[in-house]
Amino acid sequence: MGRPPCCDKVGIKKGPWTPEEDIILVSYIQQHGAGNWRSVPTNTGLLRCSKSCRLRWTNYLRPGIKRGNFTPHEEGMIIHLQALLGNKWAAIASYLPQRTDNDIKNYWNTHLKKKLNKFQSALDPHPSIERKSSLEFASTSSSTSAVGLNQASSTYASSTENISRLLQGWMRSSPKTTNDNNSSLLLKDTSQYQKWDQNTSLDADSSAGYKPKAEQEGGNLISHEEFESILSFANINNVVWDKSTCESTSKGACQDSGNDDDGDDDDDGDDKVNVAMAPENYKKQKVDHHNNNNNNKNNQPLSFLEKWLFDESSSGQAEEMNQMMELSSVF
DNA sequence: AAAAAAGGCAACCGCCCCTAT
DNA sequence: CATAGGGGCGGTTGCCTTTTT
Repeated sequence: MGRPPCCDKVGIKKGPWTPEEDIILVSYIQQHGAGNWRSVPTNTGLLRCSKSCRLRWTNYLRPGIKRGNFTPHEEGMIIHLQALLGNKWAAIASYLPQRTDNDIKNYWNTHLKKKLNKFQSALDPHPSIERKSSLEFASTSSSTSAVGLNQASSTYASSTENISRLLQGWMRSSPKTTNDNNSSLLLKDTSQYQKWDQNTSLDADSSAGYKPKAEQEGGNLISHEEFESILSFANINNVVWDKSTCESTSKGACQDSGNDDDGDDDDDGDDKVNVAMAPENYKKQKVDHHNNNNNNKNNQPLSFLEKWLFDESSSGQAEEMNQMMELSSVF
């Protein structure tokens, strides 16, 4: 029945992380690697719970994290995977290696749910349960629009790059000087710091041009652009059909082009931080998902997709998924 | 211009799983 | 085999920002 909190609450700092704390954490992890979180607060002197350190690292500081706007491609993947897997954010995140489960979860709760609701209400004045609607949303459209799929390869400045810059500045200047000396690098408070970080990312991403807050156009219906952006994922079904057919004949024969859409990353491998469980670890959960998705069992394409998603145990699955996503733009 | 409401997101909490002992 | 503890996950909270009234 659960466990007591991982650490005493007395003397533990909570709330937003400061740049200084980030720097301490990052520099520690750069030296010692991620892992053994329990020892991190002790060794760094951070007044943070080990869990808090881990979360801060995995959700924010970890290299290769893509922040900011979700591309239509990513939206589509999330919608579809959520329809398949339910709220298994870690599993979903494993197919979007540059996104954290927390980010995906937040994006789902704040953006996609609403879009789906709008879509559903536009299609059906008598909305049914959400799962069904999202499944329909993801699978019923025959649109082959691939608007914006290639935008998935846009690059973001990772948070850690920013942190690294902070760190370099910190190292170069006298380590214990006041913030004044580092004022060009260290902002005064966390909110500013975070905003700066985000802006950096957004600037880097501005070429993508996707504005998730298109909802400001008001009205009851989602805009055509939004609509298409989401539907652009719909052709995944076709791709998966191809994939599964291919898999059934010769395993791995579909592996081409070692492309990864923006370097999904190197970093996960060596710092031992897993954003999420590897897909094969979800095999045992497959039963549950099948039970939960009984209402979908007649949907052949989804069943194949599900089967492929869960049964395929090759380690490079996420990359293959990304390749497929790229391929989908061809169709 | 000010206040209220809504939106967005980082972080926390509690439970569960896995592994070392 | 049983147990304790670390790590991971999903749900939720609360603060800050943006939009609306």
